[in-house]
Amino acid sequence: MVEIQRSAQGSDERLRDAERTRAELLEIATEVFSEQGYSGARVDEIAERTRTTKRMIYYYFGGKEGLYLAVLEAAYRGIRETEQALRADDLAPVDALRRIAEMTFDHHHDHPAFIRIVSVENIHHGQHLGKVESLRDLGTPAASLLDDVLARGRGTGELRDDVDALDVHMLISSYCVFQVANSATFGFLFGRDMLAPDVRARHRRILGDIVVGWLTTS
Amino acid sequence: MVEIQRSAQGSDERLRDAERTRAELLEIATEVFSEQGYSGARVDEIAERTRTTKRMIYYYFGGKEGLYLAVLEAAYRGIRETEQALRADDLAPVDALRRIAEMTFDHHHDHPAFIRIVSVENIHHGQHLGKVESLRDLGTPAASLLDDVLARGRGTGELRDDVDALDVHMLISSYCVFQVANSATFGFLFGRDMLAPDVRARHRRILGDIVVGWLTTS
Amino acid sequence: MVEIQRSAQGSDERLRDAERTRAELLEIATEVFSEQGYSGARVDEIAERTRTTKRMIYYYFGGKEGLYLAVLEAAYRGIRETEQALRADDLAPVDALRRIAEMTFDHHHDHPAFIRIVSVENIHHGQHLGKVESLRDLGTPAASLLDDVLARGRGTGELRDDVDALDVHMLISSYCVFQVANSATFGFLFGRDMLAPDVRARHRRILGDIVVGWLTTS
Amino acid sequence: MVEIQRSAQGSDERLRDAERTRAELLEIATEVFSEQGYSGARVDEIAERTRTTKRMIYYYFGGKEGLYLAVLEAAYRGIRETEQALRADDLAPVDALRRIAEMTFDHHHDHPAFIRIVSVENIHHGQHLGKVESLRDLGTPAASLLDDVLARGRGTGELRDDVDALDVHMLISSYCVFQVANSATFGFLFGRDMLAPDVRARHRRILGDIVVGWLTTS
DNA sequence: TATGAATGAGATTTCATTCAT
DNA sequence: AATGAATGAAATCTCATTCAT
Repeated sequence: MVEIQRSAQGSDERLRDAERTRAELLEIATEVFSEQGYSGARVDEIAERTRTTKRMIYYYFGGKEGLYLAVLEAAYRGIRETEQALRADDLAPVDALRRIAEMTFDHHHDHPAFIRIVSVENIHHGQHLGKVESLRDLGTPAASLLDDVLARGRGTGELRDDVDALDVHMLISSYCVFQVANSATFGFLFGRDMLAPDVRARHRRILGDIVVGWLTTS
Repeated sequence: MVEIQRSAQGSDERLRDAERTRAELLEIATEVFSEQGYSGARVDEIAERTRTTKRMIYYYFGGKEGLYLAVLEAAYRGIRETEQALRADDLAPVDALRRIAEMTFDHHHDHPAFIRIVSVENIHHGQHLGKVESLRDLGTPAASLLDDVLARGRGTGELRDDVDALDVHMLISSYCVFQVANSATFGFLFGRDMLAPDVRARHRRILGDIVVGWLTTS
Repeated sequence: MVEIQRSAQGSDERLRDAERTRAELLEIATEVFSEQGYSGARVDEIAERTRTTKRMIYYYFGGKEGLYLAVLEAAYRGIRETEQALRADDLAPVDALRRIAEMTFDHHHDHPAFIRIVSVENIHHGQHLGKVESLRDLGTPAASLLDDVLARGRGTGELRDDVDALDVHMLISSYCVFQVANSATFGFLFGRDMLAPDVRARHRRILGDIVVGWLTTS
Repeated sequence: MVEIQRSAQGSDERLRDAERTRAELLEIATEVFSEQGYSGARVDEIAERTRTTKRMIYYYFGGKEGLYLAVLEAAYRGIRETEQALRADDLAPVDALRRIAEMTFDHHHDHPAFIRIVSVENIHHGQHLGKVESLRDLGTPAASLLDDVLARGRGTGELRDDVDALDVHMLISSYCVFQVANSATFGFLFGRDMLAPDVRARHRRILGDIVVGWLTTS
C-alpha cells in the first residue's frame, strides 16, 4: 500500500511537473514575446531561460505560434479576472467612476507585459487573437461594469446621458495603455518618464479628474 | 561640348534616378515595417515590392537597420512639419484647444503608418530612436504650441492653471494613438470599428469635449 | 481456488488483450507503411490511429524497423497462404493457366496494401526482406504450381516448351503488380483508371488471353 | 573594349555556372530521391554530394518539394524525348511492334532512376505529379505511336482489332517497369537477377514474342 | 502490461548580408 | 549606379526513442 501510495504520489508529482513545465514556458514566453515582439522572439531564448528544452515548446504548444497564442490567451484571461474582481456597486456613481479609472490605471502600470503583448498583437493586426476560441466575447465584463455605473448616475442626474460605456472605456484604456506602451518614445521626445512614481501618481489623478469632469458636465 | 553636355545630363538623370530609387525604397519600407514590425519585416519583401533589387538597400542604407532608421527619421520629420504648420494664435484659447485636439486627431487617423511605426519602435524600447541624431529635440514644437495657448487662457482665467502643456499633449496623444494603434484588438473585443467614418467623427467630437471640458473646469 | 481461477482468467484476458494490441498495431502499421512508405510513415501516426500508445510499438516490436519487418512478414505470409490455396490440378493445362492468371490478378487487386508494401520494400532495395528469416524461400509455391501445369501441358503438346515457370510467373506478376502499384501515375498520364470495375474486368480478360496465347503458340 | 569583352565573358560564365549549379543539384537529387524515396532523401545529403551548399536548393528550387518536382519534371521530360525520337513508320506493323517493345524495354533498363522515381511518386499517390503544369498531357506521344502502328496493322489484317493502343502500352510498360522496379524482391524470392545481361536479353526477346503473339492472334 | 512525460539528434527552412563584376 | 549569384549562421521544427513509474 505504501508502494501504491508512493507511486500515486509519483504520478501526481509528474503531473504537477508537467503543469509546472508548461506554466514556466508560458511565463518566460510572455516575457520574451512582450520584450521582443512575435518575430523578434526566439524559441531558443525562451527555452534557454527555462529549466526545460526547446523541444518541450513543441511538445506542449505545437510550435512558436501555438506558444504565442497560449500567451495571448493567458494574458487576456488575467485581465478579465482583474476586471471581474473590480466591484463598484457600493460607491456613488461619481466615486465609482474615479475608482474604475484608477484601478484600471494601476492594472496597466502593474502589468506592462500584458500591455506590450497587446501592442504586439496590434502590430500583427490582431490576426492571432481571432484564433483563440476562448477570447471570443471577452470585452463584455469591462463594458458592463461601466454600464451599470453610468445607468445609476444617469438616473440621479449626476452623469450626462449622451455618452455610453464604450466611450468611457475607450478613454480610460487609451490613456492607460499609452502610459506603458509608449513610454519609450514619449520619454525620449519629451523627457518625461511616465513610469516614474511621481509622474505615475500625477497621471493617475489627472485621469480621474478627466473622466469625472467629462461625465459630470451637463 | 556636346559630349560634355550629354554626360552632364546623364549624370543629372542618374542622380534623379538615384533619388527616386532611394525614395521608393523608403516608401515601401515604411509600409512594410509598419505592417510587420521591425523583426517581422523582410528585406527581401521590401526589395521585391520595389523596382530595384535588394542589393540597393545595402547600397543606400547600409542594411536593414539603416533602412529602418531612415524610415523612422522620415516619419518623424513628417509629423514635425505638420505640427509646425498648425497655427492657432488667431483663435480664442478654448477654440484653439479644440482645434489642436481635432487636428491632431485627424493627423493620426490620416497617417496610420506613422503611428504604427511608433508602436513598433516602442516594442523595441525606443532603442533605434536614440540613434537618429536629427530626432533629438523633436518634441518641442507640439508642446510649445500648447504652451502658448495655455498661457493665453490662464491669463484671462478661461483655462485652469494646474495643468501643463505636456499633460494636455499626453491626453490628446494617447487618445489619438489608441484609435489607430489598437484598432485591431479593440475592434475584435468590443465590436466597434474605430476607423469607420461615423465612429471616427464621434470620437473626434468627444476628444474636443474632453479636452475643453477638462481645462475649463475651475 | 477462486483466487487462482480468477487470476488465470485475468492472465488469459491479458494475453488476449496483448494479442489484440499487437494485431491492431500490425494492421494499422500495414496501412500506414503502404500509404506513406517506410520513411514517410510516422510512428506517432501509427500509434494515434490505434487504441494503444506509441510506447507499445517499442514494447512489442522493438521499434519502427521491427514493426515494419513484422508488417512485411505478415504481408508475405498472407500471399503465400493464398497461393497455397490455389489448386489447379483438376483443370486442363490451358484452363489452369488462365485460372492462375486470373486468380493472381484478383488477388493483387484485392490486396493493394500488400502490393504497395512490396513497392516500398523495392524502393529500399529489399534491404529489410533479407532480415526476415521466415521469408527465405517463399517463392517456391507460386513457381511450383506453374511448373506442374507447364509440365502437364508440355506432355500433351498443348504448351510450348521453351518457357519456364518463372518466365510465366514474371509476366503475370508484372502485369498484375502494375495495375495496383502504378495506377496513380498511369491514371494521371493516360486518363484510364485501372482500378475501375470495368477496366479491371477488361484487363483481367486480356491477361488471360496474353498468357494463354503466348504459351499455346508453337 | 577588351575590358568589356572580358566582363561579358565573366557574366556569361556566371550564368553558365548558375545553370551548372542548378543542373548538378537536379542530377544528384534525381539519384538520391530515386535511391531513398521522397521522405527518405535528405536535403543535406543531396547538397553534400554537390559542389554547392544546401542553401542553393532553397535558392533555386524553393525547398525539398520544389526540388522533387523539378526532378519529376526532368525525368518525365527525358522519357518523352526518347519516345518522340522513336520512329517506326518505316517498318511493317509486326516488326514495328516488336521494335517498340524492345526499345521501351531498353529504355527502362537504361534509366532505372527514372523508373524508381515513378515508383516513389506512386507510393505518394501521384500527389506531386499533378502539381507540375508541364506534365499535363504527357502520355499522348507513346500512345499515338502505337495507335499508328495498330491502325496500319488492322488495315492489312495482320493485327487484331479488339485491342487498343493503351492496352498494348500497358502490357509493355508493366513488363518493363517490373524488371527494374521489382528486381530487389523478385531476385530475393526467386533467385533470378533481372538486371543480369543474359536474363535481360532473354526477357527482352520474350516481351517481343508476347506482344507480337498476342496481337497477331486472330 | 502499460503509460505520459521527456528528449537528443538531426532535419528543413529562413534571413540578412556579401561577392564578383 | 547597379546587379544576379551565392552564402553562413541561425532559426524553426520533426522524429524515433527512452525514462520513470
